[in-house]
Amino acid sequence: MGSRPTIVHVAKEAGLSKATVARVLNQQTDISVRKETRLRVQSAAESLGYVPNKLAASLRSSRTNNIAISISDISNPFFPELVRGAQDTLSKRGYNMIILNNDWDQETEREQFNVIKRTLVDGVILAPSRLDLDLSCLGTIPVIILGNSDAYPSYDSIGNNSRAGVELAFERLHSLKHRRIGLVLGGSSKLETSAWRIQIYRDFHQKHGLMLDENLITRCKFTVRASDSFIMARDPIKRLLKLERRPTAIFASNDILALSVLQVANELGIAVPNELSVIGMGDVFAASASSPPLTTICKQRYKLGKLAAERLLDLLSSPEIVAQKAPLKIRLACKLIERGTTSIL
Amino acid sequence: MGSRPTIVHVAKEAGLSKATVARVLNQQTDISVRKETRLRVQSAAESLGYVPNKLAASLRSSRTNNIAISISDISNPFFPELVRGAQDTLSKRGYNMIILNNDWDQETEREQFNVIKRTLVDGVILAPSRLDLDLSCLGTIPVIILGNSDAYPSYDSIGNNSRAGVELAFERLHSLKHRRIGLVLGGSSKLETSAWRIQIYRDFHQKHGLMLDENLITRCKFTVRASDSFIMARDPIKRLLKLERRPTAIFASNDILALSVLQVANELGIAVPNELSVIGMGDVFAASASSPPLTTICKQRYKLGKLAAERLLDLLSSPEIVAQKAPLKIRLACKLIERGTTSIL
DNA sequence: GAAAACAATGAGAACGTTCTCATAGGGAGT
DNA sequence: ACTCCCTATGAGAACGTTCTCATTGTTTTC
Repeated sequence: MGSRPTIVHVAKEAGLSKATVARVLNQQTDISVRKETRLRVQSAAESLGYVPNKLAASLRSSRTNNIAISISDISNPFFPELVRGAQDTLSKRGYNMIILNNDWDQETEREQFNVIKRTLVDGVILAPSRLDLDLSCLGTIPVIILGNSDAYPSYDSIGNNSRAGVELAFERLHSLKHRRIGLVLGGSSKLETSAWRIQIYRDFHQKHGLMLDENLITRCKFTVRASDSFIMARDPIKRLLKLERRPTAIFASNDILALSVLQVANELGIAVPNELSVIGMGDVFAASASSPPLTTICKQRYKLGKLAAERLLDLLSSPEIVAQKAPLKIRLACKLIERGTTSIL
Repeated sequence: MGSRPTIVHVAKEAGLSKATVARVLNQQTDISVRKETRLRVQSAAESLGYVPNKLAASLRSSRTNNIAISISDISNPFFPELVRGAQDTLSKRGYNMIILNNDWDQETEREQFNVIKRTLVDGVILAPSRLDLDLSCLGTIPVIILGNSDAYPSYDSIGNNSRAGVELAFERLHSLKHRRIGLVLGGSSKLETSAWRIQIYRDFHQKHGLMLDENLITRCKFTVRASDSFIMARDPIKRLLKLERRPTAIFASNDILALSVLQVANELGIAVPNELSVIGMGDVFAASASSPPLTTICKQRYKLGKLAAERLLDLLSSPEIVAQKAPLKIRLACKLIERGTTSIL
């Protein structure tokens, strides 16, 4: 009884068929309908308070205007802005977004692929929890991969050029005359083997003819919750800063760890940046709010999400054309944001 | 041709009708179906790789298993954890979540209400952008209001007891012998008129027989982007800290502002906590990562989302029962997290 | 002036489920 | 043996759209 009006009600009210009503309401520009008819439909819809049922439309047209984004954890400071970037782009074009958190867990992720298939999204933005995922089960749904790995060669992928970013950090510290540079890494996540960071670290030493001291490489547990990781990093960092020949500078592979360095240094009475320079990576909000504010390698999160969404929209609007080309690989440049934790030695 | 198998394909494969297949696949416990039949259906579904079409199911049953959450901005540090709390609860029960950002903009919010109606969500968790919204357009969709206002008396609402939290901060500073306490407020958001905070500030002074110095009340612009607010707060805070009789303690109405205080103090060479105690509010991640770590009034964000989701699920599973009761009003207690920015005078 | 083209609308199938009601089969009660 | 009931299954409508094709009326073309 109290159920909402459907397109047939509108049709009846306007004295037209539902086909015509649909034509008017979907604003198909290429279809001809008399101006007067158009108005009649519009006023009928208005007066009945008609709201189209998206489910029925999607079922028939097999376009849902939903896209799914699968990430590790929305409460990880890296993701909200990324999500926002994607969402702003998508909602402008009438798409809704469903966020799926996988917590770096493969089981969860697999379950989500099922959700994706059941729920019939038009496209997927995927930050893979690991590098060896089988995406074939997603069938023909367009997928954009987030990240900088080459593990999914046949898919479009968009990420930050983290390699170049890490090099940038080392080079900057070198140009500030630092020769004894600590490396703080977060491990345990399947995705970030951190092997490649160590490789860059080695290459950097070799390139500049520096002696590499393995004691300066510090590994920290890195878990799902940022605040936990922050705490757990304290002990290994404390060890690093208590070495008898402690580093004059530290590069941490993410801002959480870099902030942990800052805090430990503060407690040990080591003045930053005068006695210790620190560079983080990511440029999360907390980085700009520390005292002194953290120098960091900025990953473009908002833009990352935006580009992924734009690419997905392209794929959706013209699947054939885009499919012919080679997969898109975008690596956004990382920038050095020099704030207050770096100074010349 | 390549389209996915439907329930009729499964039925044909199993030599049964789609009704029976549906019975098996929906695990209705109260319905009788022979064990052998059940197995036949399951193996048929398995071998065809059948995935149910949620759209069709939703259309027929008018249950979508989607719920919408309307918030101001997912990239505001307050929200990700809240969303996560809700999401964890909902996904456990098979619900997906659609996040809508309104950017404190009424126009956007109104558009989103349309999205909600079109998309036929089962329920809504709503953090209203203002206190005078007309929610009647959402019809009979169950709605949970987030926040601590009494503006929506007929709806369930769940929020933090911010008033008590603010009092807690003042009382703590008082017990630490501070008598000259600055108040840093973030304005401009329609929701947070901050009038009530000033009232509490006045009441506090009166209660303890303290002289109230209007110069100690500082208003900062507070905008959509946390990082912008952080920067914009610097000038007013600097003025506050440069008063000839500057406060010995500061309470800021959110952590972003409190961190800004920390940073400005650091630049001015004011030692925290020895020369200045600071208490923030919110307990965002950045609060624990500052140096020294910020003492703050903790708002329970994860639990807030969790409770909202649980209540919504209750409403959905037994609408009649719950509807009879008076609207639920939950105010979560705020806790004082004493870290490194407070000390006795 | 008849045929052809076009513009505007209508009729009704289709999408893939759920759900209601009907029906077939078999055992229990009398 | 007849009715009754219960269990297991089937037939088909319904959900509210979109989309294809048909139809009507009007204009253009030769």
